[in-house]
Amino acid sequence: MLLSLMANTQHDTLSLLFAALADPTRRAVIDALLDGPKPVSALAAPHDMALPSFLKHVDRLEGAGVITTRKDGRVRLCQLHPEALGSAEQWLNRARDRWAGKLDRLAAHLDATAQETKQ
Amino acid sequence: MLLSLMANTQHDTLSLLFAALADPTRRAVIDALLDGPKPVSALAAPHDMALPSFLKHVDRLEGAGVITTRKDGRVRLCQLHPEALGSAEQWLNRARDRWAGKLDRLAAHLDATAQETKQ
DNA sequence: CAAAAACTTAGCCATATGGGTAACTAAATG
DNA sequence: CATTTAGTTACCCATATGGCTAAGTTTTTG
Repeated sequence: MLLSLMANTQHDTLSLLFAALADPTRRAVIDALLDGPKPVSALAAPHDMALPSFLKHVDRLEGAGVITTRKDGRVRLCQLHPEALGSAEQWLNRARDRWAGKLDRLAAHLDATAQETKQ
Repeated sequence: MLLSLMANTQHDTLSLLFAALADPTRRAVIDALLDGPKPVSALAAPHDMALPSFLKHVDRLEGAGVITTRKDGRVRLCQLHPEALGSAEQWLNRARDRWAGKLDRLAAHLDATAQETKQ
């Protein structure tokens, strides 16, 4: 362990996805793309920020698989891929289910205990 | 704009929440807490990592409102608050709904166009 | 073909993040 | 009461992140 082979910065898909969502600018971009594909400049317009800075956000969204981009002449068109959000939803749903299950088991247990107490 | 008043590191709730979820260790902690409250050390055990490092993750989860902690003697008990995950779910659901709506409108449009073509 | 438009590349900067050690405090325990 | 146990505090370190400017490149356009 003398050398840390640590190339560690959340490279798994879910982490990339949640990280992509953890920024208002990027969420706004996703929001904007829900209406359909748009060029980078159109997306950037509302975001008082230099283009290169904005581009990094686009790259992150692309890196997380949330969008793809293709070049059409000098314009780079961004297209949303909402399916990519699915793994985040799934993770949250599974958590919710497990929690509900826990509460159910708790209720069942309390029920059973109440029964025993009666007898 | 000479001075950047930029105290900017995603301080909004949603960003804090998504950021909290963007790390495997923290997601594992949430997972572990779905069974019920646990002390820090119990949570840390599976995570080959020094305690102080692990504590930072706990702090982040607490900062995002995902868990609360209380001290019981020398032990710090961590408790999950799954409701806190709701805003993330809501954001994703709203995105999904808007996307579905878009597809519906597209279908309607194609339908209408087909009708016109027939006449 | 000159100029504008739409990125791109390259580099800089401050702060945040994820990890670590060392040393300390406070509560249980033998 | 001496020792463990369970955190906690106070740093340090490398890399990532989010922003910037300056200087390209490649298409359009006038």
